[in-house]
Amino acid sequence: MNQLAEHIKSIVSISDNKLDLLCSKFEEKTFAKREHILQFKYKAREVYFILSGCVRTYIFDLNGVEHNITFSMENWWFGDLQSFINKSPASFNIQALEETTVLSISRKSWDILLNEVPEFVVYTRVLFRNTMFSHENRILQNLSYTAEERYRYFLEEYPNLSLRISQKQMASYLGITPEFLSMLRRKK
Amino acid sequence: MNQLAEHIKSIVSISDNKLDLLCSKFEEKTFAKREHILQFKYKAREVYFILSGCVRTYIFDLNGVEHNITFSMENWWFGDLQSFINKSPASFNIQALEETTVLSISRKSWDILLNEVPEFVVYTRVLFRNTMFSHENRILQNLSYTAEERYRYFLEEYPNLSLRISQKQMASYLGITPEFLSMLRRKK
DNA sequence: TATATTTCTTAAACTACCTTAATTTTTTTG
DNA sequence: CAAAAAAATTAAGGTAGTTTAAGAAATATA
Repeated sequence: MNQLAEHIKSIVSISDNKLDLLCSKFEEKTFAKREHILQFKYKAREVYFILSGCVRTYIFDLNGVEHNITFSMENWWFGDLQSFINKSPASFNIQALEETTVLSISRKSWDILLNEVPEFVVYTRVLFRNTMFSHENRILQNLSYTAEERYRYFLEEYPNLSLRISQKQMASYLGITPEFLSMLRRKK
Repeated sequence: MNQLAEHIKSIVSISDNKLDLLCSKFEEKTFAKREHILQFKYKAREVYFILSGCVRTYIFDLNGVEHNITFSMENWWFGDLQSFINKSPASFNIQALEETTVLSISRKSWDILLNEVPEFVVYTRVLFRNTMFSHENRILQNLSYTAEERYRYFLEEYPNLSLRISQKQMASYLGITPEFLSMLRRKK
């Protein structure tokens, strides 16, 4: 039984038959370190579940500066859902930070599963909700805390992630410059 | 036909019978200006659709400072979904900024509708998705833009809202002090 | 209508975080 | 394994936004 099946079963109860049908709609793909999985303005034709590796989702602001929106790793979903669902051009870039193996699903298969597997509807509803909640927490944090507090919180909340990504990437997520992050780290 | 029915019909196609069943689960309530609709740490037993008025959703940070997460007005939903769905203590406070009339729905009725009215499942999925997208945009803005840029954007994006709320409330949403907002406004 | 309360403005001193630029360390690639 | 490229560090000077405090304007309440 694969990782995706395990993940689904941890959220909804579902028969093994349906789980097999569900998993058959996914395709395994591997991306090289630094490879782009999605580029800004292209349509997101797939969303992904990570089997191994780590990716970042980022944007360019009006001054051409990159900002990391989120990192994703093993057993997390990622993709530009807005683009995938609305068939609109992507707002995000997504890049592999390590060699990354995923299970991908196309929009067509996604719709089939939503129509034919009620458990998938429940599963994705939970996924969306969790994403929403983590976004709420992030907004709240950006409003409430200083860069240093956000840095300390990041270390606590994502201890393994903070060992895998570069400080440059972490700084971009925290909304500060790498130089300032370096200074914060020296302090203690 | 009421505003909620209109709103639902603008998102999913649904028979008038089902729409009547759906609307029968809601209860109309009115809150006075400044009245609290939900308090931090209490359970959110309802979520709300606004018929008239305006509310703010806010938190206190560790230093006891208030931060507005969002404003809601006519034909918008609000509530602490995290608390409502997970039956956990609320993270948010919600307060009426004007006299506000809402349609409220209890968790029990919510579950009944999800089970009995497939169109309600679709409708709420769209609502959640839109909330998620607007959260993404907010995170992105906080990372990318200066206070002044965020202020200008707010005026453009929510022109009527910016006339209805006080500058103090707007500053709290933008993540700056009222004094600094006042200074930005003088500049032009 | 008067009084109390809250909001808004202004300004000066202060701080968190940025910019630039040079140096060192680490990682990647041929 | 050497050369090149990318990431991390350090430090000096700068700026966006805060703090404090006081007065003016607007709003709420008796």
